[in-house]
Amino acid sequence: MGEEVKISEFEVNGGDDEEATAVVDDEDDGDQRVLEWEIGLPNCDDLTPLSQSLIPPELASAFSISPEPRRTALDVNRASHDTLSSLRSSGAHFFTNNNNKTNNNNNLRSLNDPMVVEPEGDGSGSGSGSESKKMRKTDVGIAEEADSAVRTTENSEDPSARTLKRQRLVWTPQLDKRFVDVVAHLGIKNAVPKTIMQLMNVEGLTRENVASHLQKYRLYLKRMQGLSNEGPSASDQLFASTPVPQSLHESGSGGGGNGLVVGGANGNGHVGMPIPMPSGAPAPLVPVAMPMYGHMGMYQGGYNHQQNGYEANSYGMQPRDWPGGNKYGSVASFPNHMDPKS
DNA sequence: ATCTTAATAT
DNA sequence: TATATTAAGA
Repeated sequence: MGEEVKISEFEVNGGDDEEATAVVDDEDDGDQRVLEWEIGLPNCDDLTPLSQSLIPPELASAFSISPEPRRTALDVNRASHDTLSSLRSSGAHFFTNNNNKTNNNNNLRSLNDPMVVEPEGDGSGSGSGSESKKMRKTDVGIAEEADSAVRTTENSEDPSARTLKRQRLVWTPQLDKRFVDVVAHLGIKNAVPKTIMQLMNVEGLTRENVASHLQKYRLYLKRMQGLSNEGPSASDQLFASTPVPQSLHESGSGGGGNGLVVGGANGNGHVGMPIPMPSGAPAPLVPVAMPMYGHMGMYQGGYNHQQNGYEANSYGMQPRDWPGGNKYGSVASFPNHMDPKS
């Protein structure tokens, strides 16, 4: 007990987006546990529904075959677990952030939109009892989510509980890619935590999560700029002017009605839209995968995300379209509208 | 009100 | 190490 497996949507080829995988790790008394849910596993919808008999009724009756027992979520889960094992030995990836220097990359891609990041339902806590998270939708037109996907296990805690303490979110390459894509598409100017969070449309993601990551990400970009051409090993080709379609311009509020729906996270239908990408712009897309912002080292060698047609290779992100210069060190001067004063 | 940054905590 | 949390300034 204790192992929870989650399944995500799986598309054999149709997806233009990819990913899924999130890890939540628990850490309260010092012990750490890592839960991972696999990606790329067929979803019940894609596979023959286990809830249905594989044998046509007529046939069944003709041969006096007794109907199979109902499949419960647990069964499904178990079944997927098996599949998992297969995939594992098959080469599907897995990560843990331990001393795993040598990383791999995989080509298996799938899944579409609504990613889910779940908090561990554990309440061992001292104090702290009030936490209100308010989901407010701004003009971005984000679809409302509510379903927290199936958490199948013996544990049945209401996922809707926003009162739970979220565990450390692990920015998996998939999640990160999502993040990067969104940031790229927003343009540095609009890439602020709230918006990013909304566009990412990842359930469970908080503004804090994004803010924190963003901070690190910027740090990383800055570092990259500094090294733009020098390096011990020589592998800096990080130059690629990414026009970043700044078609996303909202004046703070009051717009209303743009076509920026990332996808319906509502438990159904497949939302199949990677990123908002307004207008059929060339989509400079900033695919890419970098060694997680820390330092070069995590995914050394670089793994490639290969999206449906986008080669994820040259890093295509250059913070160079700042409104007034390019320097972040102390509040990039904004066009100045909202007065910082009260 | 939210963002940004640095410092610090887990 | 990665991520969270907080404080202070804008």
